[in-house]
Amino acid sequence: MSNKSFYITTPIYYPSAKLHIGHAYCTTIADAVARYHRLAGDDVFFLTGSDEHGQKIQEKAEAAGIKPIEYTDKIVAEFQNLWKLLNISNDDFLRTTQPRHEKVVQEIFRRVYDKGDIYKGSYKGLYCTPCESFWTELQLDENGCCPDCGRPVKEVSEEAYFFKMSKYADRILKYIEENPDFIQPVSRRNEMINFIKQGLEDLCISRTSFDWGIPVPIDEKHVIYVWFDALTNYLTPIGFLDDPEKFKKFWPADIHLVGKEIVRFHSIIWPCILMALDLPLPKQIYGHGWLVVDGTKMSKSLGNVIDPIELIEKYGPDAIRYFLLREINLGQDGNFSELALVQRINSDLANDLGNLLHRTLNMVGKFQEGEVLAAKGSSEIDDSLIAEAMAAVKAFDDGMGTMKISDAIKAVWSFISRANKYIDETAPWTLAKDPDKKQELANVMYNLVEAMRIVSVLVSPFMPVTAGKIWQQLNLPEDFSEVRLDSVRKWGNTPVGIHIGKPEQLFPRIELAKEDVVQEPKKNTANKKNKSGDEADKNAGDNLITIDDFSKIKLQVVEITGVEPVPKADKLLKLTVDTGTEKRQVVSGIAQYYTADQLIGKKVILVMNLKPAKLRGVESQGMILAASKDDALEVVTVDMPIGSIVK
RNA sequence: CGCGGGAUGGAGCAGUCGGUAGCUCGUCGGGCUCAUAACCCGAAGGUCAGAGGUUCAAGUCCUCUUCCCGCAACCA
Repeated sequence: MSNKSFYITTPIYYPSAKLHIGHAYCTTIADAVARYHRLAGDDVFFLTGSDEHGQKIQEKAEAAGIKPIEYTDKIVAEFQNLWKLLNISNDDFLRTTQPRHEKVVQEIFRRVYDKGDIYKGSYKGLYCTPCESFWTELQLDENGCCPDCGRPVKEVSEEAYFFKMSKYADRILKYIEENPDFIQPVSRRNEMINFIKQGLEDLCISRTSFDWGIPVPIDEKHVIYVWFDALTNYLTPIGFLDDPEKFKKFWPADIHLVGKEIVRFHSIIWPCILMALDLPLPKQIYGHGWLVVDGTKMSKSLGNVIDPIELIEKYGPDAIRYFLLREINLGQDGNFSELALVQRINSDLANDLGNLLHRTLNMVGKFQEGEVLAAKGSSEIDDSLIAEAMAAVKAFDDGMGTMKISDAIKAVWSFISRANKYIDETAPWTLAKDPDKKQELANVMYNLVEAMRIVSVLVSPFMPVTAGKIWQQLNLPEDFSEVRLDSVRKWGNTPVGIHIGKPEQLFPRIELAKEDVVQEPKKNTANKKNKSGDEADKNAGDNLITIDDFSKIKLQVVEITGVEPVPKADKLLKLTVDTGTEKRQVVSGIAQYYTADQLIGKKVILVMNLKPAKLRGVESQGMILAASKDDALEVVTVDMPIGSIVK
């Protein structure tokens, strides 16, 4: 019997730097989907890897004084380490530098060449080295620089091989139009259609300007440029050259999961190459969105690039996976914030799931000496719990099958919520006091354990470690790795008579340290209402404070003696102030209004007894007063001796 | 007219084929005591950015306007 096959890929990441949370996001999605399909009983092949050639790597390696392969070895090892920490279940890891891949690339080049779809020409173009992109004059920005990165381009003319992509423009356009699911989400699909309608040019597929790449088989001076090298990675591990049976099984791929910026390559260039090879096209290209951090884009200059390894060390892989899969809507950009992460851990994982398991096990232990007794008969409440379990399995199935991962998770959690409510409705602690209600109690306990068994299975694509822990604490006999989704499509597969394991907290609540709560950004509300002054007056009546309230605030004149910028923050300044008796450090959001020189020596008013807070990691011991209106701001200065009390 | 994304209760978001505006968190009130200050119930809070149009009916479709965000290489 041969099962349904399912082939999913992530992009192969470029090892010019460490991976950040965005890469982890993409790979986690693919992993959850792969795990789901395995759970459903499909034969799954899940591929990720690294794209190691190119000028940028060559330059980086040279700068580091090592060979390119030594350079990528090191970084790729870090990739693999990250995937291990995140429990990524990829079936293979392809490096484009592997001999098996070089053979494939050269063979593909040869086949397309023999077909007459590759010709030698010369490329005169404007090239942006960091982007590895050629541009036409029209495409450049107003300064004549790279439209992607804004840096200068240089004119390059070199002999190069070209792939006749233009030949396939009509076919790919037709294909996209006839297969609405081919590119997801739809917004990306529309973009692609527009792009093709502007016409496709032939694609330059070789380089002579660097040599870190796979040689063109018919011309050793040339090295194969990214497209034929990188995109073809999807063919290598599934036996394109060496295992026709395997290849037949897994090609075409079910999903190429990619970031939104490379949807174009995957939905236009890649299909054209496949057409030239007379191979079927992948079933779906899914372009996921990007993560922004606390509302702003990740960027080195802002210093907010998030290292997934640090997060995993701090919160564990499952919590990170859960957050990424649950909080962010696939296909759209999503916001990552550590505060939101902690809140999700506390509410969803600790309070709802963890506590449900804990109270369930605790009651089985307390009321029935840890034994799961047979359920006999069922009440209306029981039936409703069971119905919801079955509904959750179905919704989970539907969601995962259509890449609506967040919806699938929500379905599981609404069942978890139902189970918590079930405990409340049945009040087992009351049943336990009444010897006549023993059977009723046994029913409730059985149903709860069964509910947890189902939850364990449903949660496994998202949180494999946690799922295993739940299974283990329930002490279910079956080997968890053998469990399939079918075992959960019917209520009542928990064997009677098992003795539950030791209850342990799945996710301890995380108490927020005060400095972590710093607080959420900033939406520009200033311009919404210009009559804010009126409103303030109007509201004043409702918010009157007493003189006692006011006297709690200690205000004092201090002198600014030092000013430093706060790293990674463009609005903050770190001020050192002299209060007359001590020096204090105050962080103030006035960097856009004052320079250091303007501030030093100024006597300002400081709120002395404000609870210290960390802003951008820098402790602030107080707050200086400033007046602001619209875009203007001025600190309040006085001409009184340092230490004067303001009231 | 550079490209693209967006604007929905305090926050973060969902909203399919137009048909009673939803979810999570937070807040307030109540309940329960098996449990991780948890869990359960209830309530308050929105003229869906604005204007116009199509329609029996618009958050949803059309036109225009305003504002925000990314296109700064860590690019998935």
